[in-house]
Amino acid sequence: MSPTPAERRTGTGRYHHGDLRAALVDAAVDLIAERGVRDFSLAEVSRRLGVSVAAPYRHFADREALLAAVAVRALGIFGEMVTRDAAATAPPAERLAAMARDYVRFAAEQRPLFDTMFAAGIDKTEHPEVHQAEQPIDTAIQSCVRELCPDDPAAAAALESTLTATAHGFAALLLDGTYGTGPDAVREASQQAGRAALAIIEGRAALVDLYTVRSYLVTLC
Amino acid sequence: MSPTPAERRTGTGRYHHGDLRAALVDAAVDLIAERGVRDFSLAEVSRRLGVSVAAPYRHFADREALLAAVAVRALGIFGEMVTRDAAATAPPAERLAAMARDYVRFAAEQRPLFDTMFAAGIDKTEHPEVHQAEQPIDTAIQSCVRELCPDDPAAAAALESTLTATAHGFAALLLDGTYGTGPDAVREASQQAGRAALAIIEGRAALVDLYTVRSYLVTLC
DNA sequence: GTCTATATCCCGATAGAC
DNA sequence: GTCTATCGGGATATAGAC
Repeated sequence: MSPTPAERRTGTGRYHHGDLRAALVDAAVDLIAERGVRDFSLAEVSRRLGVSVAAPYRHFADREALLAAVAVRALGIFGEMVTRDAAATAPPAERLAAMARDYVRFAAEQRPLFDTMFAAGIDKTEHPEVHQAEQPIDTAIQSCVRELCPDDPAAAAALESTLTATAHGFAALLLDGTYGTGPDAVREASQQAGRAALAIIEGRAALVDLYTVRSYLVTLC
Repeated sequence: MSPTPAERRTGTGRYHHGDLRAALVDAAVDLIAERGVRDFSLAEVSRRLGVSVAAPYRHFADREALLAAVAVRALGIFGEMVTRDAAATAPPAERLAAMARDYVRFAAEQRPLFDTMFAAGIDKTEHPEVHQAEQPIDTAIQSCVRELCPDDPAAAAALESTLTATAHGFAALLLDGTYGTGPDAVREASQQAGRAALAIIEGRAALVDLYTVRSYLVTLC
């Protein structure tokens, strides 16, 4: 984009980056992909870019801030995948099942990114950008759920959180090794997550208790 | 238990523990409870016990091995809670809902232990004790599920993994801050998890696809 | 404003003395 | 079985070159 090169050497042998911030995020993604979030370090990222260990602190307050930037990028990729399935021309229940399968598959196929989103210990209170980046995914699920519960916002909310929790649970336990390792485990967990979504939709009447239903009916009067 | 004191000083000013291994696990639990798994360190545990940083390596291969021992203890406590509800005299669906609520509540109220079990990055391949310690919980859930699917092992297995994944998902997202913080968020997530269990049980017919059902019927012939 | 150089502190892990 | 000593690495903070 910019006319300045991404990296150039000055006469004194020092390096200058046209956009060190973006380069740091790129390098962080690569490093996390190679070694996992747990072994991610600012020092190693700096080393790979040929800058000093202090340089990143001009662009990110601390290690967690750079991780948050990676999480935002990861959520963008994740959201694109989910949104694609949410826009398909199929019954809402089928679309939700497809999203559940994708959720689990993404966790397995893009584990470093998934870990950065959920297992890196990022405090979303201190990094609202991350929470903000989750919005498109929430919206995609909501639009499907609302087709199933057109007249009951409380039921729609309960259904949404349950579907999300179930997909997330299958993904987390898969990465934890509960279903074993290898492609078979991924396929199995992904299929189960899809069927679980259908089962929850089928039994969704049990998601809202009588008190909630009654208080909703009261608000209608 | 042992007649030797837990700690004694020799004439040379050195310390000896009657059971340093157990003392390390105790101190690790305390430290994790105070600062979280992320800030757990062998050095700090050693300091608190008044031993050198090298001493723990006589009892644990590395930091992760001590964490695994803590995870085993945590799973024992967790399992006791779940087993209590599984043995109650109530319909199986109600017992499973109660276990789901407990699962989420335990995650919130004993977060340090829960994190040690699931968010400490322990490789269960290298630490089979941890996997072994999960057995009682699996068994408790299975005994309830089997009452609901007495004649269909495949359906029982699908129901079990779905219920576990959903409870785990609610717990993980609660700790991630998705439902906010504070006692209200915990109560809300826990109730939702209970209702989700009931909804899954209600819609469980969708958990097993036609192919699976047919192949099961074939084995009966 | 961006980066270098440097210094401090903490951690994990190992080698060898006792 | 525990100690002392030590090595390598990483996080954080500051002073100063450009």
